[in-house]
Amino acid sequence: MEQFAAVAMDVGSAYSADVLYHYRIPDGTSCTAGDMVLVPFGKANRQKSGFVMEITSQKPDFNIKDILEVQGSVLNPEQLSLVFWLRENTFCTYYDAVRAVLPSAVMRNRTSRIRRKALPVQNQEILILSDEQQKVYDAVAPHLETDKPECFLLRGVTGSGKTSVFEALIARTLQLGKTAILLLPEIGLTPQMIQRFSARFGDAVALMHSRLSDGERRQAYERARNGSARLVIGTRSAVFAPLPDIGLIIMDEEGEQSYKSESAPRYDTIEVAKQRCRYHHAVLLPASATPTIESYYYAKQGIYHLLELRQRYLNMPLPEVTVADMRIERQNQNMSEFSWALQQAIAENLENHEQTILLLNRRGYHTVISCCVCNKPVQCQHCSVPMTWHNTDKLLHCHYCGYTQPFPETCPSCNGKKFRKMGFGTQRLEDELSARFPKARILRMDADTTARKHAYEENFEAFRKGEYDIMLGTQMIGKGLDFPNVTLVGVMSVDKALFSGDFRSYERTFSLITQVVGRGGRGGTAGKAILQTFMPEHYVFRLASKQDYETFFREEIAIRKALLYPPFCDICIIGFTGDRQDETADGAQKFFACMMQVKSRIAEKMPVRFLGPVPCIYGKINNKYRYRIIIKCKNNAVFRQFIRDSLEQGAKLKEVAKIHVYADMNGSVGI
DNA sequence: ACTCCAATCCAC
DNA sequence: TGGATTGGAGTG
Repeated sequence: MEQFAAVAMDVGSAYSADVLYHYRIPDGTSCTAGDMVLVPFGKANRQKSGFVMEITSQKPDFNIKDILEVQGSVLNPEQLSLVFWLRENTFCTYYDAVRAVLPSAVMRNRTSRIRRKALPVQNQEILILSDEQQKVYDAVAPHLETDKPECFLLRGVTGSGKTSVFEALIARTLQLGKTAILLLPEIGLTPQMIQRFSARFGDAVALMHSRLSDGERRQAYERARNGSARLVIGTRSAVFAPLPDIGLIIMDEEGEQSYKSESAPRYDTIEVAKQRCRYHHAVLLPASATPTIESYYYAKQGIYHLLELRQRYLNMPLPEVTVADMRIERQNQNMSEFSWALQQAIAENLENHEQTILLLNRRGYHTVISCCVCNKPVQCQHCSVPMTWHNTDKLLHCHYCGYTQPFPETCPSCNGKKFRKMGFGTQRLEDELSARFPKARILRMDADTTARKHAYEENFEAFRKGEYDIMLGTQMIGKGLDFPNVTLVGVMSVDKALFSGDFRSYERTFSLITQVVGRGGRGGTAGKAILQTFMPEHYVFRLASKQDYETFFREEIAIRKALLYPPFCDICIIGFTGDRQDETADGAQKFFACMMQVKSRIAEKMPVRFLGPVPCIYGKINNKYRYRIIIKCKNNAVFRQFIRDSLEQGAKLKEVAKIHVYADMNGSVGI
């Protein structure tokens, strides 16, 4: 019987062309789903590689070409099902999905030798769990042996020793002959955790993250596939590690933005992890001190099992948080960025030779430069974003596209010659600190000081060893190492973060404050924290200062319900980008009209609310104009089909062909 | 997205 | 009249 292969080909982002292409399998050739094949494609029959998604014996009713060559089996059955799942759920093309599942080196079909650094395996001096940790372990461990997928949400206060629970559960998983994945938001920030697991599990560990070279990536992939690595530790993309027989997937700091992919395929790591756990009947364990509102809601609904760690390691209390009302500081003629309380506390800490952490979530020196005549801020030439003055290289930087320029002589809009330098970034904080405390040894940690490879690890380690008195930095200082000698944490002001335009900005701010406050008081001394704000009555600050996640959840879930946000609906963004503003606006409008037509043809009632198309908050980034439609919806099969049909139909319009269109489910709604 | 192909434009 | 450019269609 004649057999045909349905092949996924690279068609860029042309949704209307993203179908499976059928080819005849020549007699005597063996070809199965998951094979990479060489085929003639297009009118010119150019030779291209594609991926066989299905084999069928039904002859398709068009002229059919033959497969030229079978280049080997590259996708296993689970990976094949993940490709279909990704395409349906993240509105990507088949090829985008294959790219996510396979490392680029495999797609190029290059073979490499596996060289492996031998890692020392620690003797198993038994890991001792606290009563509380043991309870969590006991709740999860039996499910590692059952055939039912389960999700346990672990809410553990900062410093409660989640890592020990992870270690014990992973050890048990491996003991049962299964494999495990440990996902982290950013690999460079957690060297201690990597070290600890590498020491414990030695050769069984493979690391997967974006800073690997092609060769390293290929090697880690191969080791996961062939069973020589049984524990994969890595960032977002490691959720696709081709391990057989997965028993456990852990997601540390669930809810971190880095878990959501912002380019095709636009997947949410926890959703992929759930899908893999369903396939393997495995246990999923998302963990955080401040779970996302959605996760905690599911746990309360009984969809996830809720587990908690309330005690800190050695019963150390959390730092006592005091709120410094910056409005009162201003009334009392303190115009600086430092409240009296914080100044005093820093001075005291320096005297006692104890360490201080200061959070300021803006890099650079001055964050806004505006014209004294027309008041317009100096914007990036390529983005509609104000530029930030950096004192380190005396240049204005765009934090979105990286463009730099010298300080302007005259205002681009009105030729004014005087500028106001406003805003307070990490570089300026560093300057002002050394002016106030000349003897203090200060470490600044932000994207500018940690660009170099291993810079995080080295700097954190130096601070830990006591080579600095004060560490200041952006949100990256909230994660990272344990610092036993930190007794003071100052949050400079994160007020602006509340108004990013994203409905998740409150929970993210709450989480950031919780993380950084949790950095304090881990050693022998109880710590304190000072939270500076101009709106102390705001519930985010009020409750973050009490470290009261439960009440925060109740306030937040009420708002989500009243204003209709997740988990009470889903939010799908249709994004448009183009080289010209008029074309982008017009294309978005035409697309929307097409969407309405597609919708009117759908028989089922869909609960949907549309907003837009409207320009994005930053209307231009990297010379691309940006528009979007925000859709509140229910993410089900009918809605997803509606989106896919719209993308397919819309792509055929000539006005839409000029621009780029994408759909993103439950991603960021900000900027 | 990419490539092909036909229609159109334009210098000579 | 041909060579270059542009718009539209098709990819099995």
